[in-house]
Amino acid sequence: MARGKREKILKAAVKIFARDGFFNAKMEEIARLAGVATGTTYLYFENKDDLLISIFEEEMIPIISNMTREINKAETAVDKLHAFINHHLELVKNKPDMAQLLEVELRQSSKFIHGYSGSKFREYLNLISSVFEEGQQRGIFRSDIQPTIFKQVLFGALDQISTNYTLSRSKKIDLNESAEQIANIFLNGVLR
Amino acid sequence: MARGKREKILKAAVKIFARDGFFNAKMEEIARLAGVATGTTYLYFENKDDLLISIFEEEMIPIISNMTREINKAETAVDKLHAFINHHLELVKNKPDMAQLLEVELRQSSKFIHGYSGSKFREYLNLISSVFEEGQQRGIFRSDIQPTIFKQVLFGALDQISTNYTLSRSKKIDLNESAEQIANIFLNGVLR
Amino acid sequence: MARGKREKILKAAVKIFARDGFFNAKMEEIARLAGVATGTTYLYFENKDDLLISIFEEEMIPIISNMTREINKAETAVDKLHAFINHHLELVKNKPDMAQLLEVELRQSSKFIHGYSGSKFREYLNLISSVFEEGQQRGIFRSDIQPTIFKQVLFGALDQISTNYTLSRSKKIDLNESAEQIANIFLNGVLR
Amino acid sequence: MARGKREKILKAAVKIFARDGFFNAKMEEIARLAGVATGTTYLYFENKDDLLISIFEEEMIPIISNMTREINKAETAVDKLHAFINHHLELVKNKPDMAQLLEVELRQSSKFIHGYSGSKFREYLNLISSVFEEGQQRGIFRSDIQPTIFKQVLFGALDQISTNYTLSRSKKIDLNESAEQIANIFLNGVLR
DNA sequence: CATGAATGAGCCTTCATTCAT
DNA sequence: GATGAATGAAGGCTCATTCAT
Repeated sequence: MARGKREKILKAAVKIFARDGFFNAKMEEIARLAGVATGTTYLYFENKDDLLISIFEEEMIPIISNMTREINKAETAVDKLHAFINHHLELVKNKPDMAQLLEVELRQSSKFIHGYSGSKFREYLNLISSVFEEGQQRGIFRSDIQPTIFKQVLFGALDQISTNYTLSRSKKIDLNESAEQIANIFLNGVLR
Repeated sequence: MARGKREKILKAAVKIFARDGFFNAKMEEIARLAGVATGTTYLYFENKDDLLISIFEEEMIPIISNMTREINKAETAVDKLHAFINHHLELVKNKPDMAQLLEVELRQSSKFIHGYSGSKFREYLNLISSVFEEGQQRGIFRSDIQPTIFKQVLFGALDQISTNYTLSRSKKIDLNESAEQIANIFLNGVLR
Repeated sequence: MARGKREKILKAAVKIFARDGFFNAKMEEIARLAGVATGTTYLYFENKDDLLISIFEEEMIPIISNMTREINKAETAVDKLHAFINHHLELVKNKPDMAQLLEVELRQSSKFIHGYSGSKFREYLNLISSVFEEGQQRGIFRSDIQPTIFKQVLFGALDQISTNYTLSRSKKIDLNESAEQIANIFLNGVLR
Repeated sequence: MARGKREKILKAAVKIFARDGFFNAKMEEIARLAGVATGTTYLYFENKDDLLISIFEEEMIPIISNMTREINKAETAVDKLHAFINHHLELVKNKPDMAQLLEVELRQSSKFIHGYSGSKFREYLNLISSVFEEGQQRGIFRSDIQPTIFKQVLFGALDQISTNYTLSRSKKIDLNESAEQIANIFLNGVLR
């Protein structure tokens, strides 16, 4: 049952951090939402910082592997880029709390939380550059564009769209439409 | 010289907020850096939140007007987009503290700081969409792309690049090169 | 082997209390050193206070009986006093943890640990006064000195010497020499 | 008025530490007794540890200088020893809280409070050895007794007597009588 | 008896904000 | 307006103790 409790705390932390922000979040409330006592959180996580970092590191694992699976389902680099874009925004829709954290807190934290450099986040970004490099090698994407820049540019674009979506109370924004447009711009932008 | 004091506090806050983050920043240290007493900050700003919001609202004014001027120097919508990209990254290089705030803190704040919706930030973003709409009207840019999405996508891309630049201790990243590539991708992506 | 477990906890507590002090000592660490579970300590001792008091009460039993035996080996009151002094400092050398507790924690405790008045400690002190009274009755020691004061004065002297010894990292202090000097001072001080 | 506030906190801390012991003492209560807010204590002292150490270091200053004056009033080494004994026990009577701290907390602290070695306490002890050495040089006290041991032995004796006095609720103990007896024993013990 | 995960009361410390000077 | 000492609410974290297994 230990696993279950750790998981509960993690999930609760995602929710509270997303709702209140890391600094406004209270350990006590995370514990309450998780259905455990305050002290219990400290049996599973060193401290508040560790809790946040653990979220990034652990919640990213299935996200990365799911994304990898989605990408591999596609044949061409073009379809793979499409897949990344679609699946990323899908994620934003289905796991808004987690998306929120990635968007907002990761930036805060990467600088202020003791020595956290966001290894899993880099891994996620590298999924983009890998697909892009593959496309370049197959002569589909222009070779004058650096994959390192491309991954940031695409992620940044997606991130801004999803931040906007997440922060808008009324979810009237059509993320599918956004996905289309982003894919449209970027593929036109990088195709030979 | 009240104006001068207010300005000093504002500048100091930009530095401290950028260096420590909004939540870690201490009012006392901002006051010290500004060369005033702690209480003096409260003569010019309601509270810590207001100080941050004032930064956004007031520091954005010259930024927006400068950017507008730069854009207007250019003739075509294409050149104007170029100008925006170049000038934005120039800003990141010259006012890294302010850029840092826009990147990181604005996101935090828009949600957690009492009712701030970032009007000046929206104004800044709208510079992009205005240029884009102009290009569409002149038949230069594709009409199937929504200006509202485009502005976010471009800003997000620039923002991610600059976040990366700001956070990397060793400023080995060539922002001019990045500007080139971004312009390259986006113009190819949206030109008819 | 319940006795064995209780004894192990007691011994572990002596070590940890001596090393960290009563308030800094953690029940969990005592349990770990004793090789039992945390909860087990509560099967043998009411609480942390009781554990400390039990140490005093139970560890003092052999100490008192040994001391009594040593004293009784001697014939004269003078030799008995000598024996007490020597044996006490011997104890400090051989059981530094226990000595530490007597010196430091007992004082704390007598006031702050619920209603503990240190009966065994009084018993130990009374070994001194008994010897002294015996010497007075035999006309060896001056009669104008109150045994109750004498016992405190001698114990205090020994205690200060041993505190000093215990706290000095480098055990360069020669306790035998100290014993000589103390005996010298006190016997000269009280002999008729 | 700052000095006054610092002094108030110091005095309050002496009382509370003496009454409850260092570890049981609550900063909030010290503040309340001092008539200031909790946070105010931290304007004058780094933390709880620093507060305790400051007490030792600062409260000992007048104690040492007063004791020095008392000693210097006496002519002979014998009278000076008498003076030390009397004045020390006088102090115990007049400043029982401070005495309590010296007796109980100093021992605890010297080991557990970060790197505090009790310089002022050593200074106090050295008053004894100085007098004793003077007596040895004048040929009044035996030369086979080490001043370093003597100072501990005398202090330990006094301390035990005063601990006993402090802890006994009903102050029926006559400290003057005790002073007489101690002086009696020690002078007889060390005179040539 | 034994375990050790879980509990939650308690406390030190911080820092935005106030206000007497 | 300006000061900065004072305030005190708030929260992260600890650890003695409990109790379901």
